[in-house]
Amino acid sequence: MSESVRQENKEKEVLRPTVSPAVINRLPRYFRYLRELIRMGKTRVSSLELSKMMNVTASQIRQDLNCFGGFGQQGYGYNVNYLYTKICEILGVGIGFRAAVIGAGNLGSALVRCPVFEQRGVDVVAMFDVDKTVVGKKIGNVRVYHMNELEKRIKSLSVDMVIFTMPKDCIDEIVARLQKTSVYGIWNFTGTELESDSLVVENIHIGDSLMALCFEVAQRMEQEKRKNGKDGKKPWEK
Amino acid sequence: MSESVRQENKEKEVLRPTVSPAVINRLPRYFRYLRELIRMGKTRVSSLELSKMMNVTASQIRQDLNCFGGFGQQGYGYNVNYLYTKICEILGVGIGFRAAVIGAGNLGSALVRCPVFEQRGVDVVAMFDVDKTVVGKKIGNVRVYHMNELEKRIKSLSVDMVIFTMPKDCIDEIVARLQKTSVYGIWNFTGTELESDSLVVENIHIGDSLMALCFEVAQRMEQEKRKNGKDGKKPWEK
DNA sequence: TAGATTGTTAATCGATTAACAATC
DNA sequence: TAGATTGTTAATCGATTAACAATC
Repeated sequence: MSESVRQENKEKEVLRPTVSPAVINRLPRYFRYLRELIRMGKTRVSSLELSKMMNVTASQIRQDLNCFGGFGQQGYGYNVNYLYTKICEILGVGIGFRAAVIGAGNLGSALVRCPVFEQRGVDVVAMFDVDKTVVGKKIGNVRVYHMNELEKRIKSLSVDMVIFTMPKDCIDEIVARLQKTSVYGIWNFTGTELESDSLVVENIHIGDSLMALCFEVAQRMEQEKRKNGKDGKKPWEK
Repeated sequence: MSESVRQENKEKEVLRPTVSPAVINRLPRYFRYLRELIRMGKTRVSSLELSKMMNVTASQIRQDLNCFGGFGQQGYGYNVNYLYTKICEILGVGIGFRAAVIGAGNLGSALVRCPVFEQRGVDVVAMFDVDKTVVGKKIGNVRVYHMNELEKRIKSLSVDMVIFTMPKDCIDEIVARLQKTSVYGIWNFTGTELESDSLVVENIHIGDSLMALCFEVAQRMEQEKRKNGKDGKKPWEK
């Protein structure tokens, strides 16, 4: 039973206050790959095996997982189901988070139909907009309410997090209103860098990702051009 | 004229082979904030001013920009328009990249209507699918072609990059086909970690971002719970 | 027990920040 | 010229990797 005692001690560390952002951003990847292992019927995995699947070092995997406690066993590795359960706990998958989309335009409407919420254990329970042509309607399975019902509906529907897809200029006002509600987090698609002391914010910058790709593509094109120069020599070799 | 000579020398460094990923990912942010400055009618900005706008250190800004050459002037700062032009050059905004969306399902259809492409200087010139009910139609302004025309249309339309929104199981086959074309880059929305030696890949993992938010929200909830415990003491103070 | 593989410490690497000489 | 602010080097910080003792 010394193992279970050790594991209990370790699990208290789930409460530890500080986990580095780099580790946090990798947690969902572990979630995905563990689900894949389960689908494959694997019951056991070593950090080395997993590292090859995920294209990272085994050291990093052990280091990352140990931020949250000792989930493995020397000489054996990790039990896939147990580890998956722990990762789900850490990520709050079992909590049944409830989300609302603010803004029922193109982006909001596309997002709300997106399988990502179901896949990751989040329920979208409401949408909000000011446009009277959509208020009262359903998009996907989700009812659209008028923005002036925001606080009321957040309360009655127990909303934990909101998704920002409305125009930029409403951000400040809406954040101020949310601070007085039960909402803890914002998933921000408005294309701004939003920061808040009272609320957790995750900013999505899809355009920045596209541009990073453009940069790399432009570089490759340059390289190619140089390689195919008349004498086949790179400029700095001339 | 010593300034222009210096600047010419520096600008050769745009060809330098290695820029760290951290810097690359920040370039689009400079692009955004410079556009904002132009919109505001500012003609001049110091690294300190910009650092306050962007919520980063002035040191980092100077360091980042210097990877590509000396765009500023001691005692003056940076000329907004000049810097913007340079950043656009680096990111290939002027190149007029041409993109095609592979997969005309929900995600592909939503993406193609998305203003992000126009905003960042990318033209979407084609979509591809195997579903005969969409082939031949237009989504947004973009014609959908059958997948068996992939190579042919990529060639005739001079496609530089593709956007993956089709199901995961087609990835390998399509990557193999793309390697024989003019396509340099893949913007990958399939939810997998795609890597390729021959093609530049930018993976988008929207679900991972949502889960990172969930983690932080779960942590906040825990904190709250502890704070509101009967005796107001945190567990480790008991 | 011997072999395997973790948990964890120490070493390395890279990225960020601070400092300041160069110079506009 | 004096003041301002860059470009750049050096110092710090944090994250990754290597190594190995602990232990299943």
